[in-house]
Amino acid sequence: MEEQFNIRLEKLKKLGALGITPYPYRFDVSHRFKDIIARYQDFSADELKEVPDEIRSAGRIIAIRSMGKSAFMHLFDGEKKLQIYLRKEMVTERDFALYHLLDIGDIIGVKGRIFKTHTHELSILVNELTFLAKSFHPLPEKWHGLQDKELRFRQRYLDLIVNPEVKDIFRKRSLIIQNIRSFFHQQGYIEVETPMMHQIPGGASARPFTTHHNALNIDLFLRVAPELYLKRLLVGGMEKVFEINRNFRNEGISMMHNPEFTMIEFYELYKDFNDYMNLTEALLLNLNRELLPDNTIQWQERSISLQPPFKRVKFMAIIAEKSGLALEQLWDEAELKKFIARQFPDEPLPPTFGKMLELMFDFYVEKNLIEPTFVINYPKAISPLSKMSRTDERETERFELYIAGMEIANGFSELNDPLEQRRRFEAQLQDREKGDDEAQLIDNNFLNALEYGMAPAAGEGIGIDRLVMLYTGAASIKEVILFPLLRPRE
RNA sequence: GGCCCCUUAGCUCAAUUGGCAGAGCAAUUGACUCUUAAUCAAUAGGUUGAAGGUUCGAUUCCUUCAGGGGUCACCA
Repeated sequence: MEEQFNIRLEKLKKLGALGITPYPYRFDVSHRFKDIIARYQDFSADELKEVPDEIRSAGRIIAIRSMGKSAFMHLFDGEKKLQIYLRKEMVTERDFALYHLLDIGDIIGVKGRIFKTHTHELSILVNELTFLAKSFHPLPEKWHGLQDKELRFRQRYLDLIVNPEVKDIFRKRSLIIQNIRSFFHQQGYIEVETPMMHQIPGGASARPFTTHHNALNIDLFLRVAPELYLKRLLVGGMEKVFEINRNFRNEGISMMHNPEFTMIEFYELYKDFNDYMNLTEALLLNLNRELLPDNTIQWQERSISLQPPFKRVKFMAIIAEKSGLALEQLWDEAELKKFIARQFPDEPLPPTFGKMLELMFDFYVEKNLIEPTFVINYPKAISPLSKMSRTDERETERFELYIAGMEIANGFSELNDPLEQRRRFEAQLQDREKGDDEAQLIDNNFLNALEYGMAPAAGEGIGIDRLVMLYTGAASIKEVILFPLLRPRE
């Protein structure tokens, strides 16, 4: 509100009359609040009286309880909160005048001794007060916090000030990424960065964002996946590579989808999809050791064990089982078409065989895959970059890992036959002509790379945001992305 | 994109059948030197998301729009 802004602005101006700089340059902090708590929490009130240590610390005022010639305040330093106690007789007149100009939300530095109150709360008895920054806006209310989801995401800084548990989610996100990164470094992988702007969007079935480069006067696409560039590196003989970075897909927003999201993709020469299912289990086990001592996550009122090994089911077999449609009929496009027309009379018939299979999988299978499950042997029709199965030429050596009804990982034995890859791209082009606007485009530059010979290899992508959702119990992807995309206001 | 719900003070929320728009916190003024959702006294704060309609009268009923949430569909 403008009135409160002006009142606080007036207070800021009054600081000048006291000879106080409203925006000083630095403040020496001897202890963060968590250090103070760790070091002094176990002392008794009497023992603390013998401790002469002078503490310098700083934080944002989140509560003021004033009693005339003395006051208690709670400060929050972004991690922990701590009480401070100010007495008129303990500070200079100037500092006491400064105290009268403070508001909730202001940031101050304090110097003083540690003591415990009669109610045994660890506190700082202030003998010097330093003004560090003014808040011109009142903070959200103190014990309900900030509930409005929209405001929380639009003004994430307020969310972080008022709802401390939010910071735990992002601390955990950081730990997860650090853990995964060091896992791959330990395995001898090289971390690389490939282009975010592509001339031909590829590596995943998705619609891209478009942009334009002025000097070259060319349209470019934000990448939907780094896959085709990482495989160029395999051709070049980089034996083990991974990339952690953003992908951009021009699609709807939901509890599980943000238009930009973070993926890790990793590739290794001379391996196949079996090796990578094992590697995925090892990766999660490693993560569990650090973040999930009992290997169990809490997911919406139920607990899910992330203890490998994980169940493996075949894509077509599980659809057949859950839908009741016989396996042979599922493979038969005409039969499948009839079945879908009967089961989903209100929906437009998917334009391609692949899209029909995806519909079947999404409707009958996906949401029921709560326990970690590898779905394996995806059909060729929806896997244009995976190598054909050794046992059934209609299938590929591709797996996806599902946990809590979400697709978490997608990996396969990489298709390295350039002639077959060209045929797959051409089949995608036909799907596109049938109306599948997510079908992939022919990337001749990539095919040219394959024509130089790429050794057998495995590759995989893991959605980091969703993994963080699992490990933090967040129900929405917006909770694990600091600034999720929202429609602009005004 | 379809359907359902929500939008009231800076924040969290009330408001009976359609009858004077309220509380707590935050703010302002005053009292108070161990409080912690501090307490006590007083004050101020609103075009009830926007536009239109029905009505003597609309926060309340209707229509449209905007934003948000949920859900279904597509993608990871």
